[in-house]
Amino acid sequence: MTKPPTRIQKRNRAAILTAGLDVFSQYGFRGSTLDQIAVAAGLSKPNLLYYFPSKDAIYTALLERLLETWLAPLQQMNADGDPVTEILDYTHRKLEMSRDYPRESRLFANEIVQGAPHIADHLSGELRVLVDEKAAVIQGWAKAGKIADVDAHHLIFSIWALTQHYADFDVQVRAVLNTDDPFARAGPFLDHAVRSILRR
Amino acid sequence: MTKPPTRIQKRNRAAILTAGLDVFSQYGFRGSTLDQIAVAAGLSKPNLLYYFPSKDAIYTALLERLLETWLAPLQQMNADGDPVTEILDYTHRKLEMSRDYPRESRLFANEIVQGAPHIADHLSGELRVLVDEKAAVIQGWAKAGKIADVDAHHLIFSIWALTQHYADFDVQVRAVLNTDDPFARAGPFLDHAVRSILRR
DNA sequence: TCTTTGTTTGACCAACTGGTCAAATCAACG
DNA sequence: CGTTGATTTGACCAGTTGGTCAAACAAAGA
Repeated sequence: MTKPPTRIQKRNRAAILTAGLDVFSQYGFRGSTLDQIAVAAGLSKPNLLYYFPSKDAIYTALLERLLETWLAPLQQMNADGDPVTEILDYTHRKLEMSRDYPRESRLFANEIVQGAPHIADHLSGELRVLVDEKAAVIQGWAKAGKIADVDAHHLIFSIWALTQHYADFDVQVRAVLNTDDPFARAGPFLDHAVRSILRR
Repeated sequence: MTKPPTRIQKRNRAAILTAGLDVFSQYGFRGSTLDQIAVAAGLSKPNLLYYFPSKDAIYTALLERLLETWLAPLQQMNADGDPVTEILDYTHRKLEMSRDYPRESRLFANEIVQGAPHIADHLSGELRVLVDEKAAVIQGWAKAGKIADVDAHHLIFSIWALTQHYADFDVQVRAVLNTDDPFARAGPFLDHAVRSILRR
């Protein structure tokens, strides 16, 4: 039987995960060091390793905890709702996540661009199952003529691409736009874009 | 006066850049080692540093050489052509680059996700100038009623996002689709998507 | 051929890396 | 208070890192 975490354990584990998110999302797994994370968490390196057995453990703990958060918006998509509304709402939720959780987005981006060595199983497992399920729903809407006859999988990819771009390529977007709030115009644009794609 | 490169210099410099592209695009700058690159190039590590003064020099040489290739498709967009055709052709060229040069795409993705520390100047310089120029052209088309009244900058971003997604997130796309050629269906889908967005 | 210039390498270095460990310190509870 | 278990740390380690350097080796022209 495992003992319940103490007050200090809760606080420090949380601090480490927050620090890990900061560092890993900026430098990727191999580019990040335990020292960086320790400093960001306000702990010594050996103390870090008292709470997590290894660098890898911090990283995978982060990734797996985030995977739920990441899949939630798609899970909310309701087969019984109005097709266009459901897909647009999903798009908005994803864009909100890019705005409110850019570090999480970049953590995944880093991981996947580099070949997803730590979460390959999750991609062809949980993720694939969920996407297939929702793609079937969308395909149903398309066959019923409620939206344009688009490839549902690629529609989902396109929503990912369009929304996550604003978090993952934030530096580029800001460099080109010279705006302090790129999301202001992104929202209406994406609304128009997705609406257009779905229009029969 | 600088001397012209010898035959051996040409061969080895090219080998190093190819090897660097392989390694850097997979692991990012900090995640890559000179040993990895040396092995991939078929040279010893000191020999590598005979041709390039540092790891950083190899990386930035790669990035700057690639920047031209990367901007070329957008430069080709012709203000005097048919708006829809020009934008669709641009989309196709970008998707082709994702298919034919995925390592280059991932190299940039890695760099930009991690905050573009090596090419920040290029982003707010050359890139921004080019994008502003082409955005003005697109804005002109929109004002003239030749395409839908979309935000030109975000239209360009969306084309980047949609096309580069297939190179940068290749692992994820393949894991979900279970296809050996994700680009087969991506082409028609993107055609429909961009065409829809532009439709008045 | 000899010489000059270009090329390659083994040995080496200091800094940094993830990780260990015993000892010191602290918190909580009876 | 005293004791027990949780927490923290300094010192340390072996492996890796980017980079140096002198010496060995090849190429090419005179």
